[in-house]
Amino acid sequence: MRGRALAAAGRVGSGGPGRWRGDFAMRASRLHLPTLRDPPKDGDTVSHQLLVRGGYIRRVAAGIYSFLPLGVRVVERVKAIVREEMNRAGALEVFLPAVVPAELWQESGRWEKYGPELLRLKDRKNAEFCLGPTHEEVVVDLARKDVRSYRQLPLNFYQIQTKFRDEMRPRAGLMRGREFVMKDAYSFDATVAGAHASYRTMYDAYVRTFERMGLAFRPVEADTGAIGGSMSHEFQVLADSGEDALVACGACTYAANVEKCPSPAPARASLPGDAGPSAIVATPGAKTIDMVCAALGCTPRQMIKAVLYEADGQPVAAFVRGDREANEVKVKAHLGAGLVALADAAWFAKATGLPPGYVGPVAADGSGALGGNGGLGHGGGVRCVADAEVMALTTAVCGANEKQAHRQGVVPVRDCSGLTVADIRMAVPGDPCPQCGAALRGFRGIEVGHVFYLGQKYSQAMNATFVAEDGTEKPFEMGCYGIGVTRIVSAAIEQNHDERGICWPVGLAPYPVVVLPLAIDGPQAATAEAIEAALEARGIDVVRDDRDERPGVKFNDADLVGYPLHIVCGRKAQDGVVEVKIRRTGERFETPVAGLVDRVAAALAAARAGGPLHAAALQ
RNA sequence: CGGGGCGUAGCGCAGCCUGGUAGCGCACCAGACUGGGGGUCUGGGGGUCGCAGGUUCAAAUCCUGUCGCCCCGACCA
Repeated sequence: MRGRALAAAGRVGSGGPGRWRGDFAMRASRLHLPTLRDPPKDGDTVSHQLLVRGGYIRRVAAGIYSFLPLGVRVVERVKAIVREEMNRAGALEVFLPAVVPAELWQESGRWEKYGPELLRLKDRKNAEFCLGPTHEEVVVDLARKDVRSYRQLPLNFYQIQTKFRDEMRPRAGLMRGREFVMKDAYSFDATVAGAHASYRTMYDAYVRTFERMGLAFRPVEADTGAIGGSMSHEFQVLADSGEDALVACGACTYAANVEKCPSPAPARASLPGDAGPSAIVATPGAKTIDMVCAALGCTPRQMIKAVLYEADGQPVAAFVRGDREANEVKVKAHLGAGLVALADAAWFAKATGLPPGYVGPVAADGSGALGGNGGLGHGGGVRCVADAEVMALTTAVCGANEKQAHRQGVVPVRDCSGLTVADIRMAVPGDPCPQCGAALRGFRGIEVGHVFYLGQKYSQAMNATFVAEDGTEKPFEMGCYGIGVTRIVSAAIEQNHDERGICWPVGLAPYPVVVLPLAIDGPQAATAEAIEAALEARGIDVVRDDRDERPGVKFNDADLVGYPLHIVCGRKAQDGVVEVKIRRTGERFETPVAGLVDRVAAALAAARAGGPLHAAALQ
């Protein structure tokens, strides 16, 4: 097919990687482009609705989608850019199995640890397998089989694969599906310094990758999570609809996930000489911070909020100021616990004898300081941790550890002693930048990439070693690096759409140009065909909307599908003049057909690096 | 996994409360007109009413169970 079309056009194809050329799909009537006028019922995320309405994807099951021809093209655009940048960075493409034998996961210990997100299967012999949600095990196995010496290092293997994670709740279309396409890379180095260099190389490659895609993004410092390790950055596409809360400094380059961003420790309040003892007051029915404030005439800032956790099966009470949010990641890090989750209220009550909703850092008998061993609950068995801000309060209101009651006039530095103090709150916009002190600004983001320094976690567990320069056997120093290919498709739309439809960045558009003949015969159609052929000959992917539809239908479909550049062949086509519209800006102007293809080629080439299409270059 | 909601034509929905010939808009097919932002008219085709039981002379409608899906939350290398 390809060869035939190229021959017919009498030229040699020169499409870059990831491009198809020369098939017959560029006529809209042959493109299978089932656009929908009404938004689908399945989900209300903008990008998902536009992908379905624009004829890119169809839902098959929860979190599982089919890609239509146009959808495939966008995915391939993403893959092509990712491949080029990975290859440029010296990574080597491999292709690992989607179905992975259980033994490998048992070896790393994750068969037990990973939980129900890991979709497990059995074959006909009853042997166990899983659908790979990530591929550390497989790639470590690959490396340990063939890499014996430091002389073979460093190595970086990557693949573009369909992953499966049996998410508890798939949502938002491609953004958080169960089946999704991901690029994952794994670096192997002989030394920590080498691993850091590999990390840096990947980081830089990611910056280039997302720039070329025309996305507004920010690399942010991220939590290293269960995996441990010391270095991790997320690449976040900035979008109000994003799931992740970020803070970034306006003055320097610092940016972080709010979970990761350290908060400053304010000075402890000094003990006021004239403070009276705290007292318990009845606050019937006051379940929320706001209700307590209304009842007692205080502000959330003056309150101490208890957040109850279950950490490795043990009850933990975390105290933060009433206007703050507890940061589970920091709590977990502080406790050094393996599993931390918000506690079930009934479980907590049963385990501690304390009334959830009325828990405070001062023992129920009101005698003042807590006992040595944490103090709270029967037997004093509840571990307590307070945010540093709590100890900076001069007086405060907190739960009384009695039902329907709070304690007023609490002086934390005096009354709270059986607890540890740490930074456990969520960072918020306005906090000082940990690097330069300027005020942080808040953003929301969609995580499209993640780079991670792993160290020896997997190589050690799986006994993947090489012989080092000094003759000793050492585990590989590793890093892993993911890019959510299909998620990018969604994220790009979240960031690039308007009320009419998608506004693809040139680098990601399924076709950068659409030609719209407003009549299906006569000079308008002839001009459109000529422009299509000329663009095609220049290696530019183009759709010609040859359908016998009214102009309004074609305009609306073109806007919905989101071709970056529209060439309209209307009445003036017979005089050699067409109209060009830039989808994103809505700019429109008439321009002579003569030389148009050159101008289009130049404008697209300029925009392909990630920049905008400029009207001036097209006129 | 907790809370809420929805399953009726390809898509979006009404009908259900109060049981009695399964409907509307868009899309689709044929024809005519029309032709710069989802146009008009005429005539058509298309439905196991999610599934399984039950009640009833009769069930889309009432009852029980079950499956699927969406939203909020919890969770997320």
